[in-house]
Amino acid sequence: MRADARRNRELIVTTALDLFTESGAGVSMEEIARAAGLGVGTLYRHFPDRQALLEAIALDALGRLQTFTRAAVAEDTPRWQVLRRIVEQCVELPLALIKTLLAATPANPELREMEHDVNARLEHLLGQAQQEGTLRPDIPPREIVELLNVAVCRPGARVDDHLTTVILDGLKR
Amino acid sequence: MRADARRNRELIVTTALDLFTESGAGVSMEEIARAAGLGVGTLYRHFPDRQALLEAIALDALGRLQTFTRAAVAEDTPRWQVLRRIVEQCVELPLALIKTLLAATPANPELREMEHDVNARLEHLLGQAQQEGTLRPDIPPREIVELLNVAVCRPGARVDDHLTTVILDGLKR
Amino acid sequence: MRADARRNRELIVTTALDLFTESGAGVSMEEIARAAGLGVGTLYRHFPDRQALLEAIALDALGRLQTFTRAAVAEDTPRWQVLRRIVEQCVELPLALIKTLLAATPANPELREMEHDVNARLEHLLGQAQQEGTLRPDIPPREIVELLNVAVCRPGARVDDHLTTVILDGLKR
Amino acid sequence: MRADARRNRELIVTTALDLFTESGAGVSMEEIARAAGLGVGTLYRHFPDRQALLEAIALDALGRLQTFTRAAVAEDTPRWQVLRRIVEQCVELPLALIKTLLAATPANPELREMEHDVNARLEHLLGQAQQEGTLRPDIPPREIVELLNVAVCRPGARVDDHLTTVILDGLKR
DNA sequence: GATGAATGAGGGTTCATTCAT
DNA sequence: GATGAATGAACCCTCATTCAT
Repeated sequence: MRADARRNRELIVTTALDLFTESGAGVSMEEIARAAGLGVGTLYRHFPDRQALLEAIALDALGRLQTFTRAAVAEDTPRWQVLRRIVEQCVELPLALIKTLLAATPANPELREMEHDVNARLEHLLGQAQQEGTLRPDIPPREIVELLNVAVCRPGARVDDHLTTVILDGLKR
Repeated sequence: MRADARRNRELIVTTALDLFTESGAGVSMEEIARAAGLGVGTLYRHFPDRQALLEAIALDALGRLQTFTRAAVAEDTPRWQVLRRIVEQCVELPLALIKTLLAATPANPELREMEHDVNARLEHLLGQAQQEGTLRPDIPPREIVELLNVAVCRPGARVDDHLTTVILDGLKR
Repeated sequence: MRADARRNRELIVTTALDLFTESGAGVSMEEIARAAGLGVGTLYRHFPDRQALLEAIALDALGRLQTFTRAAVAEDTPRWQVLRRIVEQCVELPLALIKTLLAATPANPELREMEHDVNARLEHLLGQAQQEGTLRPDIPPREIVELLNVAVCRPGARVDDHLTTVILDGLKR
Repeated sequence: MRADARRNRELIVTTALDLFTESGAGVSMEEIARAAGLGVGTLYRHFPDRQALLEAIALDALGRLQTFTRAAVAEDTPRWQVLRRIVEQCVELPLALIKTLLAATPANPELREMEHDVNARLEHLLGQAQQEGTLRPDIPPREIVELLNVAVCRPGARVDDHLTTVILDGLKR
């Protein structure tokens, strides 16, 4: 039963993430439940209200970003290469949705903490890349993060598509 | 009376555009009417439904983009300079909202037509810039448009902020 | 149109008062609307939420109590007679429901004010009756009010039914 | 195991009675179960539905009233004294809740039977008190019961508070 | 037997849209 | 033409009840 419940919880998060990715974050609780093959009541047993569901989804998706960011920056390879790797992996994530969800959950401290952690690590990485001499040094890391965000927050983005190429070219030294 | 009606129509579009810019495209018809100092009935006299209002707003905003794009590309100045001028002017527009509205009105042929016109002119301009030798030639104009879109569709974007600078630097030859 | 709206507002209050009197204060907004021959939306146009409706009903009913209490105490007749008159008129009112509604609207200052006004006038009246020598003097007016409340807050209470008689007899001097 | 079940049953009734007394009869089945340290399922094993639980609680509380009423009327002391004793004991009971529960279970014959039994015994007692000459004889016992009900069904009632005093004074001979 | 997860009808509320004035 | 009242579908959420474990 515990197993079933956990499976359902994950089913809900996954289903909701998919629906949100497809149709925007406006999808109704009813629709999510139906798509998951569950009753609304079950949704509400797992998540006390819509906000909680949004937070859970954000947590899940942002968690994956955090995980591979941590792994990547911990590697012992040139910083520029790490940067590319992260960009590569980012495009696998529904980053635009994540941003929307983060904007919709301003009061969740855990999310704020994760956001900050990811940003801090990225900025640290970018600082190292600037010292390494591979990254344009005249822009503060914080803004480069925003810039990369823009590069990566598009449907169908890829590391080697033109847009990302231009941005990376504009950053490379 | 005809004049009154036209004035009301414009008042509605302007008011709605402002409200949408401030508070997102979720503002209710009632709120729009109230903010315009009118009754909902009047709003519906001018626009048969919400969709029609969205289209009118999109038309209005996209129209301004189209107007100054046409003017800019018609000028007899170096293409790169024209490009910068357009970017400068774009950031004055609620471009993010325009994109949202365009995505929400996929069935309106007039909007499609304007979108296409603006894009075509921009692409033509970019092609000329590439021939002129001031614009990186290895990316198809169509994608450069998308790239500029990204540069410009941020709250508080400016031609000379870091992000736009990097992108323009990445494009300049 | 203003007339229609006012009529509907009153229709809603009346209908709700009736339904509440019949079936308790748990009747749903939908039921009230249906019983009034209106859509739910109309209810909500007149009363922003259920609480507001409850307050309006309480205001209406308590208002009638206040009106005749004021009139009665202003009369130039023996205080005991005034007291009986008030009791007589009270039993016409859905007092039990009023009490419930007052308990359910603790935050409404207007209701608190009316409640206080009515109680103050009654207590003043009772004080005069005690000085007049017709009312048992060893109980504070405040508690006699409560006592009369009890006498009168029953379905089908009458001034001359046994219960009220006993209470009045117990109070008479 | 049978003992466990009986203990659980009683635990539920007691807990529910407490919760209802504190927070009104609107407490949810889930809350009751949780407060009893049980799962809802267990609650439903003992009581097929909410109604059945209400009836069980009413039975329990009314049972205690019946028990001490029977004991009191069987005593060989002056009837007026018995009457006072009963009133004294009544105020220990959640009488207001009992009335609510009785009103909510109109179809339960056992409850009707107990109600009738208690009333009959009280009325008999009151008849004897009238013959004894200590109780006002001009009101039918049935109505005096109702009157005492009113005296006693208040939060914080006591035999010697003003309200009860007035009522008893009004009844004493 | 006990548990608590799942269910879905029902309640409060909002809002695009219609229509009487 | 303008107004704003009326409408009802749709949304979020709760809770009595059922049922798999």
